[in-house]
Amino acid sequence: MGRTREYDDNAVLTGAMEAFRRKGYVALSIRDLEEATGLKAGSIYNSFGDKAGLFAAAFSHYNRVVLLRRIAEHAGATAGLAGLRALFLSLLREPNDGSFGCLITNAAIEFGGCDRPPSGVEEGLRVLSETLTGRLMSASSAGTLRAGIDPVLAAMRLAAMYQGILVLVRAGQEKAQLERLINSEFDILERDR
Amino acid sequence: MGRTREYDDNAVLTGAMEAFRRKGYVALSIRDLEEATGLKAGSIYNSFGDKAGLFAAAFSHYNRVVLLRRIAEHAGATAGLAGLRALFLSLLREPNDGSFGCLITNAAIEFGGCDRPPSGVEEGLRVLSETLTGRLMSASSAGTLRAGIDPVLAAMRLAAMYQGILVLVRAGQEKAQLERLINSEFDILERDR
DNA sequence: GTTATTTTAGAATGATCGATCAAAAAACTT
DNA sequence: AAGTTTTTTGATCGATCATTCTAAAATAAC
Repeated sequence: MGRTREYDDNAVLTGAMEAFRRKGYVALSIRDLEEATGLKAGSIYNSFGDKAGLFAAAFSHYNRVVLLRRIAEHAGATAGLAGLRALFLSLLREPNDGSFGCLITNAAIEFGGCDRPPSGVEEGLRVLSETLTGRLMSASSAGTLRAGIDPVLAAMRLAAMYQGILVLVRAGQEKAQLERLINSEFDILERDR
Repeated sequence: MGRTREYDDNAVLTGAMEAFRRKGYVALSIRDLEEATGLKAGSIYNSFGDKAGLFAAAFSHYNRVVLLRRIAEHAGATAGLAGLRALFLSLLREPNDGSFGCLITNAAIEFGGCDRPPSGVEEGLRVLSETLTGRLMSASSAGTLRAGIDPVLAAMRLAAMYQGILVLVRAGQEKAQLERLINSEFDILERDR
């Protein structure tokens, strides 16, 4: 064996991920990534192949560390509709006024016009959709979902609203307004108490 | 006076607008814009100052010719909730599988991370929001909005859903699903008949 | 028809892009 | 300790970036 790597995989991927979330793919140069990761260009290419490879790794990191962790933290399998509400509200509590953005939303927009969006987009959307559908169907079974609401349709509505909220946050919309929107939506979904 | 311009302002702005909608701002080069507009680089800089100037002009063109026209066509002041439904459904009928995208959504995402989004984003969102609020308040007054629904909150929900739908279209989501989502949303808003 | 003024066309600018390469540095294997 | 393999570094590559500039083409004004 040869020399061992000096850098911390997690820190490198986190730095690259934050930079990609902030500035997108094309607008972020290798030199930007050097600063964001602490690695030199040579090491980046040695470790990840090319810029696209680092992006794919950072995207997978996002789905694993940001998305899945956020779901686990706020909307675990037993957290019910209140958990989903907390998940949505957490989108408004992102650091730096949410200027990091959501890699799924951002990549869908950036790549959706030409190529097919990167695999991380499809994977992230699937995870989100399955979570929403799962929690809503559980709530429906448990009787905590307001009568007459189809869990599958409600999950689609929440998925669209999730993406839309992230766009509006990125556009600089007032957080207080979005908070009222989220609360009113879940007030509708939750059965009167 | 000197030589008159050969090109058609409308065609140039439409070409640039479509290219920006497709590929975004940074990923679109001046040479791409030469092809999209039919103008040579020199003429572009002579007429619009720089790349940002052409983008601003194309954005204004978008709000005027695409957004406002779409609202007028589908959701005029007297078109009611059915008009809003048609407006949303029209988002799924864009050419090229919607790969053009919405300049408002796309620019909010692309620029939202660093600078403040361009003025066209704020203007477009304001137009959309005012349209939604106006139609919903009219429907509320006319009694065609389901009882118990707050028009202002419903307008915010529709604004978020509008952006979210455009993200999901861009991500390649099935149009049929999104159509069901839109119809179910407006079925909820419209008073039973 | 001549002059003045503007728009064109296309070459050329320096800067920056993603990517490569050769040599130095480091650590495991023997 | 010697040798081998990998990582790191920093210079460097050609390509492409946004932009500028020069000169030709074209039209309005006189």
